[in-house]
Amino acid sequence: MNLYPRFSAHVADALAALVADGSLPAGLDMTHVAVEPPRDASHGDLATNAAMVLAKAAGMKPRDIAVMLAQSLARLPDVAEAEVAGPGFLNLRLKPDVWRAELAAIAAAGDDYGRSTIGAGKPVNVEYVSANPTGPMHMGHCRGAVVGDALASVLAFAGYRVTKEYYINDAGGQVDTLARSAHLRYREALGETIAIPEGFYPGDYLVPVGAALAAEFGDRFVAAPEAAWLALFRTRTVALMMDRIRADLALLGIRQDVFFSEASLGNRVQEALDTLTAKGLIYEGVLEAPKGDAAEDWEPRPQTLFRATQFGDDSDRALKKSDGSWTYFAGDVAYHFDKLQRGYTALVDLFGADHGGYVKRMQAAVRALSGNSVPLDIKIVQMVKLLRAGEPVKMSKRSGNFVTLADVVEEVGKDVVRFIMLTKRSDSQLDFDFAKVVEQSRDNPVFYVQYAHARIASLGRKAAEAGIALPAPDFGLLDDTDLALVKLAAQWPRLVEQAAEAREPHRIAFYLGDLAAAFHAQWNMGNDDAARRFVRADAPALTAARLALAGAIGQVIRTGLAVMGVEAASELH
RNA sequence: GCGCCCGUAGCUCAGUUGGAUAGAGCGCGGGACUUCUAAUCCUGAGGCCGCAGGUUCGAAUCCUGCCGGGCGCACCA
Repeated sequence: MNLYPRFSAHVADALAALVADGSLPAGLDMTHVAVEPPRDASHGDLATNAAMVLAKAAGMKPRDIAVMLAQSLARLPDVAEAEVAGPGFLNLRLKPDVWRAELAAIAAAGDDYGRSTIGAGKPVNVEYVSANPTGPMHMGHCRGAVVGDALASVLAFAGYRVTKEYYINDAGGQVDTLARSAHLRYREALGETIAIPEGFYPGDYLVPVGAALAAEFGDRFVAAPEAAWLALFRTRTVALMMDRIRADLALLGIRQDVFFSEASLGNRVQEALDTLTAKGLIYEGVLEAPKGDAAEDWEPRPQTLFRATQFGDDSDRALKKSDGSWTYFAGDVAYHFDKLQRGYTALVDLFGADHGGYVKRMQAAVRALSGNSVPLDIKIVQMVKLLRAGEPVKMSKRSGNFVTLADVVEEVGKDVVRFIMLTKRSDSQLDFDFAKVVEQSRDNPVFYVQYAHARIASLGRKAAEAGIALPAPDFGLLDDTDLALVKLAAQWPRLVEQAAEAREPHRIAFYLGDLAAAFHAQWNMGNDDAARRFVRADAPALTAARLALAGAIGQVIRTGLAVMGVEAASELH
């Protein structure tokens, strides 16, 4: 068991013993008792708020409880000191051997250090990207793709059974437009000179699609009426675009498990609606006029509506358009109904910033369909501002002139893109400066972490070059300064669980930055004091121990990067 | 008008789900290269955590109301 859960259990046992011998009243609510590393290292290695949390219900002074708890915990063999501080904190200082043992545990666990079982194998669905299949991936999609993928990865590392999913919006009018645009390119491929009218997709990426269609069908549909080819071209073009998108995602190292087609829903939309109808949540009605600016052409129309307001939404939501066809929302309701039927215990969707207004209705739908038993967590992923040496990169979607994901990955590399996308909370805007992200300096977090790992990787080579014969490492040779690194590394398992529970993969990037900083600091101590160097020709045994220590730190960095989908570099150029 | 997100050092941002004296990078001042790569490190200054109330042992964190910024507001996807 990892360090922190182990001591949580010790604290719980000690409290239970105090209850058993009558020192504390029975029936106390222990749910808010926390055992954490204190912010300030001078307060020791672990702190618990138990005394303060329980004082009121127990009718006792916090410090009195803390003192009893301290006496109990001080008897544990791993505890060097238990001290009551402040308003009633109990600070524990652990014996150095605890950290030596943790270092051994890191080395023994290897890549699996930090892997958690809190997920208990529960099935979780993470839906991300879901870009419309009307063009290649551009930078607008990139952040959601990386954040979603890293989140899925953290959840898997924390013990959930994760399905990575992509919802293909292949059913609306825009896909017809795509098919018509592809038909133009198809004619072009067969030798016609074409003009692309307003409202069609103008991008060059449809040229190879047209060529593929020409190769498959010859001139059969050149002069044919639209009805003869539209459905066929739609299917073929979407399939080709999805190939392209999958290839783009592969450039980022992303491979999703399920690609769910909106068009494939068919009569399942009606089934979802029937389910809601059975719950009395569907009615024919007329919505109130929206209050915003977009109300000019509004007129009251009776529609099929879902009682989203019963589940926290601001308005009931239309499931059918005024012409009787399904709304996009209706399809999405059916899609989420399908996810629920597949038995997930939690759903996560990643939305772009412009879909913020869609969150409540989707959550309302899932609440209604699941009887409030399956949470739908929606993460809003904010925009990325592309910069080049501080200047905004101009792009216009209308002219088809946007920065594609493939271009960016080609320019700066997959690892840089992935790491940078995780250097901020996903719900706030992010600057991506082409110049800065490849800079080799302290203020480039990718470089900084990679550099720490490369330094660690260099130590083994250095020791070999110096001809030092390394005995088996004896961690007893490591002092408190050395062990400070272990304390930080020991927080990795906790961090994994927190990042998974909060669904915030960016925390890993920050943690790795901290860990790298601690290592760089340690490294530089060797400049002032040669005795602190990792490799010391005059002390092979100590060198062996320090190399094992550095190796463990490198191990945690490598594991953390792997969860982020980033490869650790052993050398930098 | 309504809803959602955000407001923390000059700038860009963290903040362990309510804990102790609010942290880091950049920038600014001072310092460390005869080196295990100084691509780094050490150190100093810099804060009414937007404002005002509330909840409690304890609030940057939760609640309410303002102020300021962003996004979204039938029948597009």
